[in-house]
Amino acid sequence: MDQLLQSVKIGINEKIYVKDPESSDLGKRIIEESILMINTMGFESFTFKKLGLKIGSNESSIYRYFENKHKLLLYLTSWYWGWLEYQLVFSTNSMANPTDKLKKAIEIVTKPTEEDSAFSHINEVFLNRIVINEYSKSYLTKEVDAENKDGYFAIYKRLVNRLSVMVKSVDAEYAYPSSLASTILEGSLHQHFLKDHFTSLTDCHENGDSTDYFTKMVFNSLNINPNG
Amino acid sequence: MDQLLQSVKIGINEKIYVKDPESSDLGKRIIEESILMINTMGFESFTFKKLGLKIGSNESSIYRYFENKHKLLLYLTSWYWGWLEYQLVFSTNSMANPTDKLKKAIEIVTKPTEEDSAFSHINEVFLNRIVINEYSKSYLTKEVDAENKDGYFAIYKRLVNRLSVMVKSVDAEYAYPSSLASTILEGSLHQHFLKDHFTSLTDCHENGDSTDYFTKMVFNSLNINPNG
DNA sequence: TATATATCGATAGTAATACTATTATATTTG
DNA sequence: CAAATATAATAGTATTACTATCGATATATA
Repeated sequence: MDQLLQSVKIGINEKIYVKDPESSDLGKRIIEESILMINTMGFESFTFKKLGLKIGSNESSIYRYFENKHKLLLYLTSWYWGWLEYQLVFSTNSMANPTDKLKKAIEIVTKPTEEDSAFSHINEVFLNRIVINEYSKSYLTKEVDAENKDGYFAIYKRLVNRLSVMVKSVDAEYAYPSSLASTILEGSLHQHFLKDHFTSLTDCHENGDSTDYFTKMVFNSLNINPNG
Repeated sequence: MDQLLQSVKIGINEKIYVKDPESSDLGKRIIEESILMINTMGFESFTFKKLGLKIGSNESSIYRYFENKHKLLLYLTSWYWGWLEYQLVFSTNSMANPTDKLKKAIEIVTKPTEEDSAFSHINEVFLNRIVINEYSKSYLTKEVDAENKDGYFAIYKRLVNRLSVMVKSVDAEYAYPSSLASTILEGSLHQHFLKDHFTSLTDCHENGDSTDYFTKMVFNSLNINPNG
């Protein structure tokens, strides 16, 4: 994941922002610092006023990029899922065996996040923390249906769908490929959260445990075709 | 679940409320109406001012029962988990066979909620909707560790633990009993949410699908001892 | 019955939030 | 250099999430 990604841009639904933050220096600083701030103070305490103060800019200037902080959260999490999707596709693209492919995919989406130097203004490790702690809040709203219609969750849905397709290609008879795919993604975030705050509710304490847990769950659920 | 529960009270951590809402008529109206309001308008739009207006009482009077709306949410969701726990224990208590017991437990926690006439001021169906849409917000906060220390999530943790124990008694060798238990509870809420808002991300569309999905997931993961 | 006490309602007030609007000043670009 | 664009500065608004105080009323107790 290094040189090759240098020129890749994660494509995000243009309705999410007023002005593309990738198009200016201020925009990039908004993204860079908002990740740090939301990670440290949490989404509730985070405000555009505080962000403006931090980046030496003005509250009203930030509103020219994002309508509100909810949209900014949608942008950040969409970016994260797009980035993860890229890694998933990149890593599994060349694999012929469906079982190996699914195994690799589960590994990609459940393992702890590592920094990616290709996007210098984005700290992927912190962004992953934000997704764990705040992603649910982006869709657990009264506006979810309208925003879904507008395609605000398109990348996430595409990612779940890719996993679902991989499940099906291992076992076309399995009755719950989409549920299993969504359980892996959402469940993985949840297990990481439990590891940090409710230790007694999880057995995933070491790096790799989560991957092992979900890999076994999936393959025990499927009738694996030995011919791949 | 009828006559017998008539005198049962769901015990909730006293630190969650200022004054026990079960101890007065106003308290019960606060609980009753807040469930209806949060269900219809969502937790973000819900305020004590609006609730006061609705129940013909005063904002400041509601503050005499709950410090803030976050605490009220903790109360409501704790009540829900306590209620579910009661049903779980009640229904599985007499069962000797661990497999049957676990199967029953999964059914209880994953099936759609039905009204319980034993608690006349609480609409369990709406409360279940609230848990699906808002529960995550009660722990995805910066205060989670402090509140966890104060026992605010005790009932939920006990419920996960009960499930975990049941998993272990079916297969003592299984490496992830707690993760599996927490996945069932959290995953079940998530699948119900997807059914309503992201249809393409789940295969659970009919009543009972969710139960079947999780039951199969669990028993495929366990080495079932035929001697029970 | 008198009195203490708890309960609730009414009103007022505060700091912060989540914006919107306007104008002024840089900076870029043609 | 002029025009267009981007950003900063300032001000202002409605709402939220409270806190504080006071008076009325109901209830318990002596």
